[in-house]
Amino acid sequence: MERFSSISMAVVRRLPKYHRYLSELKKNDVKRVSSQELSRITGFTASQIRQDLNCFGGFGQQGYGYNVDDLHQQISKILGLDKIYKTVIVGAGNLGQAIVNYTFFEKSGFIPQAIFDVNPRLIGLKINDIKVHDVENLESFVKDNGIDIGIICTPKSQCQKVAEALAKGGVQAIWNFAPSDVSVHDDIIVENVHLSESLFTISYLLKEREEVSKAKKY
Amino acid sequence: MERFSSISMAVVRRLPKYHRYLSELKKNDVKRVSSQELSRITGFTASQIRQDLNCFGGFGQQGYGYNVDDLHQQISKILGLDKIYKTVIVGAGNLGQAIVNYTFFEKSGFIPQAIFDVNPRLIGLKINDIKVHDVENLESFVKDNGIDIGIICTPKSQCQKVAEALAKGGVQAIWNFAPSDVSVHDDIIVENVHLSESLFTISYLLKEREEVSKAKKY
DNA sequence: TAGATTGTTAATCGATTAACAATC
DNA sequence: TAGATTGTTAATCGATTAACAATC
Repeated sequence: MERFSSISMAVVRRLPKYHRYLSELKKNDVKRVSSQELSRITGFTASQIRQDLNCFGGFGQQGYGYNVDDLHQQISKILGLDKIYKTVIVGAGNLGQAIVNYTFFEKSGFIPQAIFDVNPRLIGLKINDIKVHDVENLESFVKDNGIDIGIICTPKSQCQKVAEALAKGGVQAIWNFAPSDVSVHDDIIVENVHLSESLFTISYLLKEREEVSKAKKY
Repeated sequence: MERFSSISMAVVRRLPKYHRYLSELKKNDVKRVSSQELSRITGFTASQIRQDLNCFGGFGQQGYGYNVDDLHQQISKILGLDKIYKTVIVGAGNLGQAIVNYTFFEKSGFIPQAIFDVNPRLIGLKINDIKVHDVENLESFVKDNGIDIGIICTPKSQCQKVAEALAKGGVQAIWNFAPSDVSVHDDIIVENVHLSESLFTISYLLKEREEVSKAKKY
C-alpha cells in the first residue's frame, strides 16, 4: 500500500480515537472542549492534539477551545465516515458472525452485502438478515455488486486465496483477521488484525514485569 | 500501565511478528536466515531487525546469520511463551466463542478456565469443553483459581464493571475487545483491541486515496 | 584466506513536546 | 480589557537507518 499523503500513519491512527472520545462527549451533552481537557481524557498531550488537528485545519477558536459537535463532524468527514461502503464477509464462523452481528459498523456506513463460506450447510442461510453464499462465487459477486471492502475471517490456510479472489473482483481494501499476512497488488489497502500479536504483547509485558519485580527484591 | 524496562513498545510490538515469521520458516524447514532475508520477508530493514534482536542478546553469528530454530526459541522465551497463563473469557457471544474456539491461543499457553455470561440460557453449557458460568461469580472464580488474564468480550455497557471485577479478583492483565477503554489500577496490564479504529483507518485511507487520484486528474 | 554477515556506534530522520504570539 | 486557549514555530527526544569494524 503506497501512500502519497503527507499525513503520517501515527496521526491517522489517532483520528479514530479522537472520534470515539468526541462521540462520548457528544453523548454526554458536552458542548465545548479544550485541548487540555481532551488531553486528560485521551492521554495524549494537549500539544499533540492541537498538532494533529491542525494537520487538517483550524477547527478551534482561541480562548474558547473546540466545539464538540463541530469537531466530531469534521473528524467523521476526515475519516470518510460520511460515506457508504459495501462490504462482504468471507468466513461464516464465530468471528465472521461476530462482525456481521456488530451493528455499529453498519451504523458507521459499512454495509455487509453478503457472507461467503465453503460449508454447504451454511450456504443459503441468513445471518442478521445477510445471506451466506458459496465462496466459489466470491469474485463474481464482488465484481457485480461493486464491493468496496472484503473482510477475511477464514482460517489461515484459505486467506491468501480469498484475498486474491477479492482483489480480482476489484475491492479497494481488505480487512484481514486470518493469522497470516496476505499479499495483493500494492494499490489495495490491506489492514491486518493479528490478534495473537496483541496477546503475545500482553505475555511479554507480564514476563517483563515479573522480572522487574524480582529484580527489585534484591 | 507503568513500565520500567528500557525496551521501547515499538520494539516489543515487533517481537510477535518476528515470532510468527520464524514459525513459518521453521515449518518450511529453513535452518538459517540472515537479517537481509528476514528483511525481505518482514518488510522491516535488516538494520532494524539486528537492532531489535540485540536488545535481548547476540543471537546471530557473523558470516552465518541466525539459526532459525534457536532464534525462534529465544523469541518465544522473550515473549514468555514458555509459560502457562490461565484465562477467563467474559461474554459468550460470537466473539467470546471465536476466542474460546481458536485453539492456537491454547497451544501457545493461554488456557481458558471458564467463560462467563449473564444469559441464564447459556450458563451451564460448554463451549469447546469450557463451562459457561454466571458472571455474578466472576470475581470469586478469578480469586479462587488464580486467573492471570481476563478477556472481555462483552458489550460496551458492561466492560468497565467486568474490568473492575477482574481487577478485584486479582488478574494481572486484561485483554479488552469491548469498544471502549477500561480503566483499572495502574499495575494491571490492559491491552485494548478496538476493531472500529482499525476499520476507520481503512476508511481514512480509502478517502485519502480517492482525493489523491482526483488531484492527479487535473 | 576471502566472503559473508553480525553487533554496535554514529548519523539521520521523524515524531513529540515546549513555547509563545495571535486572537477570541 | 483580561483571561483563556488556539495555531504554529522551534527545540527536543526517540526511533530508524547507515556504516563499518569485528569475526565467524
